Amino acid sequence: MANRDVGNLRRGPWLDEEDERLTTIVKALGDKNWDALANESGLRRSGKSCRLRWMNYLRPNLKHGEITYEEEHIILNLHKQWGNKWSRIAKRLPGRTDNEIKNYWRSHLKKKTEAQQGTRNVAEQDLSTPKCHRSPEYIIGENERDGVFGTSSTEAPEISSNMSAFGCSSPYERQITDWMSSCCWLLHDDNQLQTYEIKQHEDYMGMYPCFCQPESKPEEDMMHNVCDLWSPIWEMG
DNA sequence: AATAGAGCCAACCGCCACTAA
DNA sequence: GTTAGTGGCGGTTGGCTCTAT
Repeated sequence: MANRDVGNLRRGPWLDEEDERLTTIVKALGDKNWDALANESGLRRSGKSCRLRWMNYLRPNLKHGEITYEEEHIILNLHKQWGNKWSRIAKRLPGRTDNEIKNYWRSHLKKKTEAQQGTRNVAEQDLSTPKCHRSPEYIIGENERDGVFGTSSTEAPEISSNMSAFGCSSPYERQITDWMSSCCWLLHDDNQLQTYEIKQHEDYMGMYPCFCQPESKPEEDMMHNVCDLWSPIWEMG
């Protein structure tokens, strides 16, 4: 415990002067040992408060703008897999803080997903069953699978009961298609149901999803957006 | 123009895990 | 093994802003 008069500590919104002082002291001493840093700074703030201010507002390379469409879909996807693991989700969104994502979820996405949950079953009944395209390119080794999904039960996503609807047999394909079905559901937002296929991509463990009709070729920029959206999942493990 | 309610977000709180002594 | 100090995380709160009436 730092030897400070807790009752004398300032609380509430930070002033510009305090921000400047904190920034200066962090640049000088580094962003460790926050209690000592708070003492050294002369700020009447707790180390914890200093750390929070730095992490959520002052830290370099933070994004302060609106959450983008792609970021929103990453949040939706990862929250579906991990639940309220905000810091973990934030690690997949460079420049965003766990607090920001948490607030965004509560104010923008929670109601939306709850509403979608109610209509999901109805919408899924209207989805034409996508084909699971098989080719030698989809055959990957055990190590590669582990690299994508992880091998522990905590890392692996739930396997849904509707896997047979996709005509896939291997566990790897089942997991892929299960995630894909989740993504299809997310796309219901603008009332444009889309099917998908899985294609080879050298940057993403040999595979990536395409939001397109299975037999059509997606636009190049669409492919990039999809890769960005799914990159956190490819990096899991 | 005034007011109430809703929404948003920065900041705080309490708990837990980790580490060093 | 125990304890104190610290950092990190998720939940909650309070105040400000916006919108509808």
